[in-house]
This record gives sequence, structure tokens and C-alpha cells, in this order.
Amino acid sequence: MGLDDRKLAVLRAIVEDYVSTQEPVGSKALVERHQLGVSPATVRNDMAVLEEEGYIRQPHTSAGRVPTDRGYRLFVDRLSRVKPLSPAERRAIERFLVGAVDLDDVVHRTVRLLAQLTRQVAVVQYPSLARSSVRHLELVPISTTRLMLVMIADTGRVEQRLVELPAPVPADDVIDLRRLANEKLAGARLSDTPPLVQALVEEVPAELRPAMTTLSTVLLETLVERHEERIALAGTANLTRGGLLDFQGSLRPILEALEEEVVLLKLIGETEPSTTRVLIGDENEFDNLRAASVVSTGYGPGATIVGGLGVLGPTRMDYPGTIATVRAVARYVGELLAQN
Amino acid sequence: MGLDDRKLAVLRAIVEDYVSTQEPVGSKALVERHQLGVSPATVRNDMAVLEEEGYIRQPHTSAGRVPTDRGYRLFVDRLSRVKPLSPAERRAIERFLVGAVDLDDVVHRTVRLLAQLTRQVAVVQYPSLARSSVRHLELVPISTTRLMLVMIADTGRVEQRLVELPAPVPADDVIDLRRLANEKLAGARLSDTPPLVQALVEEVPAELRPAMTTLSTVLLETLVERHEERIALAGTANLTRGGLLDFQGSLRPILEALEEEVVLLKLIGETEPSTTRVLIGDENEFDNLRAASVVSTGYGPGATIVGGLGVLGPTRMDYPGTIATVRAVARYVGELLAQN
DNA sequence: ACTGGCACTCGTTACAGTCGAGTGCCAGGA
DNA sequence: TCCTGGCACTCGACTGTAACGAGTGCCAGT
Repeated sequence: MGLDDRKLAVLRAIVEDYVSTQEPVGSKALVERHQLGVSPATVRNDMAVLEEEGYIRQPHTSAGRVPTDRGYRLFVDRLSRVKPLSPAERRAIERFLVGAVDLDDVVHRTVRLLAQLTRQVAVVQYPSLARSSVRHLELVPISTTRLMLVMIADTGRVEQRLVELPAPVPADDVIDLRRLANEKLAGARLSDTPPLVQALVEEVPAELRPAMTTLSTVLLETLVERHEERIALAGTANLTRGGLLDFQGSLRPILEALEEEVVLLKLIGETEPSTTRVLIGDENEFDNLRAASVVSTGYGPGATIVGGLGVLGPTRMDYPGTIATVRAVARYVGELLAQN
Repeated sequence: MGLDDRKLAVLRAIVEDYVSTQEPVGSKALVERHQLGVSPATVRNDMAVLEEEGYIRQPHTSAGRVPTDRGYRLFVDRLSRVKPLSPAERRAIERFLVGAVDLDDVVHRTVRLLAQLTRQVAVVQYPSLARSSVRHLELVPISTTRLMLVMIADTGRVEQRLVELPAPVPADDVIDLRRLANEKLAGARLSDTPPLVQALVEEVPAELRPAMTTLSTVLLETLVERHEERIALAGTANLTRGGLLDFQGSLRPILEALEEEVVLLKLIGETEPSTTRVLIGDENEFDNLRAASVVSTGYGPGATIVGGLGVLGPTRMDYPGTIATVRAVARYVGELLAQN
């Protein structure tokens, strides 16, 4: 049960070596590459204990040891310090993010940057509507019975939706509708809008009532219930690094999982404020991803969180480096958003 | 040089068998599975000729034959009829596409449908801005020196961009700007706008000149020069079907290519009106995709083409079926767009 | 012009043997 | 008590050999 300092050092050495070489590490190689100050035989005894405790395992007898998910967990929690970023990485981040002209651009640049720096699959959630406020609502007449509803959020997101009106509405009334909607809703958090929208319908003059009812339905549907969340993905080609050793030979389940927005949102979206979350292997709730690890964190202007971002890679991953990069990118993106 | 009917029949049989079994096909198996009315020895002679002409090849001596890219080309051009869709497929298409509420929704549903039906990677280009017309321009004041420019196109696309004004502009002037811009630009094809935008700047009253100049720059940049094209992708997990036999063992180059919008646009965007284009293996201009084939076509409401869609898969692909599906989906999407 | 027959090629599979990295255990020493 | 050197053992990786068989090319015969 008690793991003394040396055993922990052995575990750390195993993780580091395995991550960099991708091959099971044996006792002899270990004492050669690290100054442990003891003989291979001693290390072997320590290894036996570590294995008994479930931190490492042997792929087969007469092979070296490989960390288990539990071993990585211990490593991440207690044996590693977050690596400082290299100046080159800092520069890359800054260079990549200046010159972004709109939210789409910011998100795309971010996700590519993250994929490139970590050499893994990167995922960035667009600022969540639920955590945004309404900046402006616009109603654009398309025909007498059709409106385009455009909502602009303070986070820069713009959502639009076609509205079929139950009856023709004159242009002047559209202007009234817009004014009323903006008066009530501008500045409100999206998550607080449902009651406001309800109230809106009731306060509106009788002749506008039917149109406003339809409008409110669409508003609620689009902004609150429906997909509402968007995700950007990059770096899937990085899954093929490390041959087919990672992910036990088949990318299939991983690729399938990456196509499901719901899955990705669960992975990177449910993050507590300003924590970096690390999910290792089977800690993950999705079977398809039991061979993968996810490092994610929230981002947003200032201290508020408006969305999540992170990377997905093999459990055999450089956790300290990845964590550092994910955090740094999230911080920069937050600053960028704060400027708008 | 001269390939008589039987040699063509042999080629067709080879392609069909190889596509369905994924294994090199020999002369004996061929006469068993198809009514060719001749002996294996005869088939062998025909095969020797086909090989000499470059339509098939042997992976190694004493293996069966496999079609070459050239063989597939001949097959597609002269030996196959487009398969009619099964009723189930028709139903799937209809079911999938009803209920789409906006353009994003249509595109996402389409790309997933296509991936599912063909069991390959599907690519759908959003309606190209260059082929759209301006329906409406909206200017939303964010602050006194910032506007959100929103453009709604007749194809349903909505583009937005933040505009930093050189000097504060009062709200009334914003309304004027909007009116002027809409008067000049509404209804114009996006590709025709540059001269109109130029003219616009010159006609505007002096006090609005600086603001309109900035605005026009952003307009041109956003709508004409910049990325302007969007793409949706689905079904990457299908690349892993057929083990690692397709794509000669590495998905890497394919995944890399799929991350490049430019590449995808070249593949599916440059299609002539109402033609289905088939690119086989090395006919493709990208080295990364020399092991893949692409079937693509244009779509749009009525006879006009506003964008492209298609699928990408191994050269060993069911061309007749895939072509039929791609065409059918494109037609349905066109009808859907025509309704808006 | 087609066919049956035959020798040949060569990848696949199975099996045996060797090699060596790595282990577990134990007895001896600090 | 803890560490170490030594040693026997395991077992996957690799190598070489042999048998197998699918498939071919060619040729002589119809």
C-alpha cells in the first residue's frame, strides 16, 4: 500500500520512458537512463509492488512494464509538474491568434493551433449560447409571411433562423416587433430568456400577437432547446502517429466518437471553472474512447467561462506538456475574447 | 489495342468481383461466378491482354488480378450503368431531409445522409457565396465605433463580420448607411458586387464617406476574397472499413487531405453543371489522395448550381451505386433549396 | 480461336530452433 | 532491514525450412 519515494520515482521514470519510446520499459534500461542510485534487481522488486497495486502491467511475461490507466492517473496527480511552455510555443500561439477577424476565425485558428502544438486531436467548443447574453435581435423580412430572425450574442456568436409567419405582417409591424423584442431581451442571458419571451407575447398589442407567438416559439426552439452548441475539430490525422500501437489497432471507434457532437461536448464542455480536467482511458464514460485520454479546460473573457476546449490523444501522452499547452491556449483565447 | 466484347466482359467481371470481395480475382473463380461461356485458360489469355494494356495488374506473380486506375476508368465510362436506388434508400433520403429548419441543418443532415448511404466519407459544400445573391444587408451598432455587418444571401447563407469604424457614427447615419447599401446591393450576385461597392462609396454623402469606405473594404474582404466557402464533412470512420487494405495501410495522408478546405473545394467544388464527376486514384491532383476516388456533383435549386457535394472512398468502390446515390441526394437537396 | 494439360512461381502457413530481453527469486552483504 | 549480484526461467521475436496451393504462362491439340 505504502509507496515510498523511490517506488514513485520508478513509476515516474516508467511513464516518462514509455511515453517517449513507446516501448515497454525494463528494469535495466530504467537504471541506465535515470539516476535512481540502485540496481536493476531493486527496481524489479519495486516494479513487482507497483504491479501488484495496479499502477503498471506487463503486456506479457518477459516484456518490460507499461503504465496502466491508474498509473497515469497517479503520475498526473502527484508525480508531474506542468511544463513551462517554450518561447517558441508562446510565439506560435501569439502569432496564430492575432489577425482573427471574427468568431469563426478565432475558433478555427484556435483549434488548428492546438492540434499543431500538441500533435493531437483538438476540439474547441464555440462560446455556449447558454452562457451568452443577447446583444441584439434583428428581423429581416424575406417576404410578407417570412422573416429571417438573426440573434447576435455578446460572445460574437450569430444565430439565424427562418420564421414562417401564420399570416402576412406589414413591414411597419416587423419594425415594432423588433423594437419590442430588443427592449425586452437585449442584455439578457440566454438561459434567462424563456420567461422573458413568455412575458413578451403577453405584452404585445393584439394585432401583433399571432406573429409574436410564432416568433417566440422559434426563439425558444432555436436558442434554448435545439443544438445550440457548436464544435470545431482539427488534427484527426494525428491519430495515426505512433503507428497502430496506440488505440489498439483500430481508429474506428475513435473516429466514430469524434463525429458525435454530443460526445465531444460531454468531453470538453462540462468543465468546472478554471480547472484543467484530465480524463484517462477508462475513466472516460464512452466505451469507444476507453483507449484515449482527454485534457480539457474552460475558456472565456476574464474569469467567466463561455466554452470548453481540449485535446484527445492516446493514453500514452505527454501529460505535463499537453496540460500546459491547453491551459496556455485557453488563456490566450480568453484574452482575445475580452478585447471584443 | 482492340478489346473485343468478351475482354470487356472479363474486365467488368474482375472489377465487380474485386469490389465485392476485396481479393485479387483469378481466372478460375471468374468463370465460376460469371457466365462467360469459356474456359479459364481463355480468360487467362484475355487477362494477359488486359494487363498488357494496363487495365489490370497482378499484385505479385501467382496472385489473381486487380483492376488498375485505368481499368476502373474504363469500367466507369463504358461498362457500367448507374444503379437505380432501392426504395429503402429513397425513403431514407426523404425521411432524412424533411424537417430541416435552416441551412446549417440542411447541410449537416445531407452530409450525414450521404456518408451513411454510401458508407464513405461525405463532403458537402455550403452554397457558394460567389453564386449567391444579396438578399439583405444589416448593420447592427455594437458601440459608436463598431458595427456588426450581417449579410443574408438568397441561398440562406448568413455571413457576419465586425467592422471597426474610423470615427464614431451616430445611429441615424447607420440607418442611412444600411438603406444606401441595400438599395445598391440587394439582389445583386455576390460576384458582381465589387464594382457596385466601389460606386457606392462615391455616391454617399460626404459625412458618411469615411464610414462607408471602411464598410466597403470589409464587405469586399469578407464576401469576395476571404474564405467565403464552407464545407461540412462526415463519415471519416468509414475510412477504416476494409481493414487497412484500402489506402495501402495508412490513413494519414487521407486524413490530412480532408483537413484542408482548399483540397476539398477543389475536389467537389469545381464541377461543371449537372455532370457527375468521377476522379479515380491518380487522376486526382493531390498526392495524398492517389489511393482514393472521388465522386462529386453540383447541386442547387432548379437548374442552377450553387455548390458541390460528393463522397471520397477507396478506388475499390462501388461506382455505379455511389454515383446513383450522390446524384439522388444532390437532386433532393436541390428541391429542398428551391422551396425556400 | 478455344481448350486441356503441365510446369513453374511465389505468397502463405506451419513448425522448429535460436536468441535475448526481461523477470522472479534467493542467498549473501552493508 | 534493505539492497545487490547471480541464476534459472519464460516467452515473444526472429530465422530457416518445408509443404501447400492458388494462379499463371505456354503449348500442343482440336
